[in-house]
Amino acid sequence: MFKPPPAVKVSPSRPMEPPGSSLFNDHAADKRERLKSNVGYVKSMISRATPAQQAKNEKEFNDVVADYKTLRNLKDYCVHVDLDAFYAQVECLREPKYTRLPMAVGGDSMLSTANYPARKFGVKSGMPGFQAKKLCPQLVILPCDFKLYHKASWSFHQVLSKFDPDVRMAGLDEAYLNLSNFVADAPDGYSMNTVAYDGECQCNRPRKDDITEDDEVISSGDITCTICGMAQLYFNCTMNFSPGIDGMIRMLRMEVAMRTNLSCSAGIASSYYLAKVCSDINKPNGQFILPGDNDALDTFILSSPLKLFPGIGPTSSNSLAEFGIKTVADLLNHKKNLRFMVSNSQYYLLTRIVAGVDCPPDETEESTNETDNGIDSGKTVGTESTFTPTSNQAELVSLIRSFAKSAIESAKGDGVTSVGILFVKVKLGSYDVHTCSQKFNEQVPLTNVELLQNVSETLLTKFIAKQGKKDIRLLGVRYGELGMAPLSKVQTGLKSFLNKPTVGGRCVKRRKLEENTDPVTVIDLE
DNA sequence: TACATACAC
DNA sequence: GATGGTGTATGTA
Repeated sequence: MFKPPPAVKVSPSRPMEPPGSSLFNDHAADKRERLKSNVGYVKSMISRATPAQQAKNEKEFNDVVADYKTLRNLKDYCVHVDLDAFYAQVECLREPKYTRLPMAVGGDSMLSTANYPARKFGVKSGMPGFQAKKLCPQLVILPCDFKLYHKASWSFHQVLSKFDPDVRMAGLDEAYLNLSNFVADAPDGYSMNTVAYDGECQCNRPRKDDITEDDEVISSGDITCTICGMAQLYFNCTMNFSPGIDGMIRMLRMEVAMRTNLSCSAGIASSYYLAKVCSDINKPNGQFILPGDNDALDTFILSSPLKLFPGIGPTSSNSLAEFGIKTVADLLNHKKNLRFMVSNSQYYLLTRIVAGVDCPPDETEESTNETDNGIDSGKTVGTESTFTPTSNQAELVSLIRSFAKSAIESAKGDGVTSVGILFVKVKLGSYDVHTCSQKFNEQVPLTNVELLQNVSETLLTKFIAKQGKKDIRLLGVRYGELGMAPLSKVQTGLKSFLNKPTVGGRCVKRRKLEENTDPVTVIDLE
């Protein structure tokens, strides 16, 4: 294992960025070493590749990309909508003072999200809270309140489903819509009566800055906000939206703003995949349209860094960077060696990125892996938890038994009645992760708590016996090959949320004022 | 089948 | 001083 040489004290003041020797950093360093060594190995392979091989690779790449490009549907309007700094924004509705102060949601060990004032300090989601506090000592960290976020998400979904009844939520704060059929039917555009806000008070949306030259302010005034007690200016106005997709999406975002008091960003493109990339570009409170035009697509894609594309995470991104590949354009310069550098599935992901198309639709549309006997082999459900590292076996056994139990409870909540396989996950103090599993000869009913606990314990003790006495910092239990209760019992009617396909209820073809409709938030803050 | 790695949110 | 939890997909042997 790589160990840095002992630090030498040269100056009385600490250097700004101590590399910090810790098990976590050691683990990260190990990982970097492994990555580099693998890259070195691949480079040596490439140096021995024959020109014929490389020519073949290049042809394959071109053919696959050309093939994928035939799947471009340039006329489609795929839309990705994403609430900005979602948890933080919702917390600001409850406690408006945080709109201007650096604040994050999460815990000391991990932040789920940070508001924009905090981001100015370099605070980011995924960062441990204690590190964020070093960057920004005045940072306020609030605990997650998922009940509240679910309420906000529900309101968000309600607005979106008026624009596309088949809207697909991807988590609480983002959604995909298809507006391909919508845009043409309003030659004069749309208009909407609303109230925009300004002033000290930050409780309400849309904001005055959201008003454009196309809009008309009917009247205005100032009051004291009943929520935060600060000065609030209001502008009764008619917002007018241009007839194309741009206006439609601005209208959608304004409707989200008035119904939830939350800002969101949107990306519009000819594929969902690209729409998702686009929604980040003008975040927060903005939108970006990638025109449905082959040249525009190619230009956009080629200039984009690979790490912006979903599926290219830190590992792939760093690995490719070692080969000198940072953007899609770089990728094209390495066509002939790509096959050596990435796995088969990554290869096809990369070719799809170049082509700018979505995954081909799933053959088994809308279906689970559920078989006739009600076993869903694909899904898993489990519980895991991190604690102060310990090697005390009695403690560990007690923990794994309690996790086995809570995983049962969580499975029950998902309508599971029996399990066919059990996984135990162990993370050592060194951050190395291991899993052990036990497949059962027949389905074990969730009522058999003792058995599932015993098996979990056995897997753990066997693992410890094999590894020797080491500190453990995380344990988890997960069940697979789930036997499901009959669907009618479980289905809580998510599908029934989808409303009628009316285009934005109150959003009508361009015509003048009705009366002022209430801009009241639909999020009930208690 | 059993385990490890990568990724999204 | 200290770096998350849940679930899916995929690679390898």
